[in-house]
Amino acid sequence: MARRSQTETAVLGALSMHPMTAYALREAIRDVLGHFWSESFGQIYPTLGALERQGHVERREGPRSGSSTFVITDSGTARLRELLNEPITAAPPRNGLLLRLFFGRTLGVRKCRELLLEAKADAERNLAGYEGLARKISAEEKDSPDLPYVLTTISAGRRSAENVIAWADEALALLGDIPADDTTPTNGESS
Amino acid sequence: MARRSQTETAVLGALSMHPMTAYALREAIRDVLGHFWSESFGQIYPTLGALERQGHVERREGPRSGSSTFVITDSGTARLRELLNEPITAAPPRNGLLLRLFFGRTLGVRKCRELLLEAKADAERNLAGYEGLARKISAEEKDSPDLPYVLTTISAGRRSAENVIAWADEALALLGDIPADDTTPTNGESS
DNA sequence: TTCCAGAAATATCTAACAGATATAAGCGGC
DNA sequence: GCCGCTTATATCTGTTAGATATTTCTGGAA
Repeated sequence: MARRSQTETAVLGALSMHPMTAYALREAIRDVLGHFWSESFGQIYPTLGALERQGHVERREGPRSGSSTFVITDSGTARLRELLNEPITAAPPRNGLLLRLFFGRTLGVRKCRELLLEAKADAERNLAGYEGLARKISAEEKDSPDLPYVLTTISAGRRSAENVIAWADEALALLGDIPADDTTPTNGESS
Repeated sequence: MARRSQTETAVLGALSMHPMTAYALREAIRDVLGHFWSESFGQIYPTLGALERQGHVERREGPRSGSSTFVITDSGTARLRELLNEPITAAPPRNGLLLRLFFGRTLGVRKCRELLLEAKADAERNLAGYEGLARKISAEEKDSPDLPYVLTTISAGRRSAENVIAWADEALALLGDIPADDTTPTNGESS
């Protein structure tokens, strides 16, 4: 079944903000959509080629020799609207932390606690980032009609980070009773 | 860089619970780890072959002709411990809902609200599932040393579902001010 | 001014992976 | 004895991440 490339949606979406080179596109996707989306060069180049062939984007002289800036066309905008309306294809879950915790008895309590503390610290860093970002965007784009939409995505990130912090504390408490069983953990050889 | 196959970890982990056929393995991963992990047949068969060649699993007579049951070996258990100790490779984010909301002005407020309501309903279904699962596992595995570990993963799912519900409400409120503008997707492209 | 380091930029290749699909054996009901 | 279902094995294709090769441009040191 279709298994439509979601890359197309992200690329057209980014170009709908303003024209860019492929390189800048990658940067924009990483910096702006990075909280909930990612694309690799390996996808971006072929996708831009296909979109050009279909007339959804046009290639213009880039900022230097051999460089191209891509501009979205009217048909590209229509195509974007079409793609955004397609049903969401859920990404299959792949959470390495939970996989390790599930087999925590094999991994050892100590290492589990370590992983949880790391995850919590990461989430705290992210949380600070989201809070700063929300303030910055709210000020800079005060009158943009895009603002409320962007704020919903930032809020998702912020809440998710808060959630991880609270969960990590609960998980640490759940593992609190388990004795630090020296038989299980740390096989010296790996890493 | 290594780009270690995470499939190996999940397969060995599942087999560490008890011997299974490849088919049952897929079922087990879907039903037991399904909240945070997924594997496809396309990965499971080649991985089992490779693990057999390395002596980490052994192939036994299966429940019927041509069928094989796989058993984890001692070296397989050691390998699992090694893999669990490797650093977590984070899955690149790919959230189709947030991608659509980010470009919400192009998609239209109405559709955004629809998507949010769907997401909330999904989360409510999931939440009920997690709560039931936590009760069931707590009772059935009351004395299992694995229980606290499993409970941390279920709690992650439950909290995540609760989080989506609260976020969806906030997002709907954020979009509340925007007029329903049926013609919304103005391709004026001014932006 | 030339040289060099590093950033910007373009492009390609491989391994990992999801999902679809082909096939067949056993099993119950009718 | 046929049909449909589940169990089971296996493979193929399109999607994707990430590594890497290469070139052009820019700023600073010699």
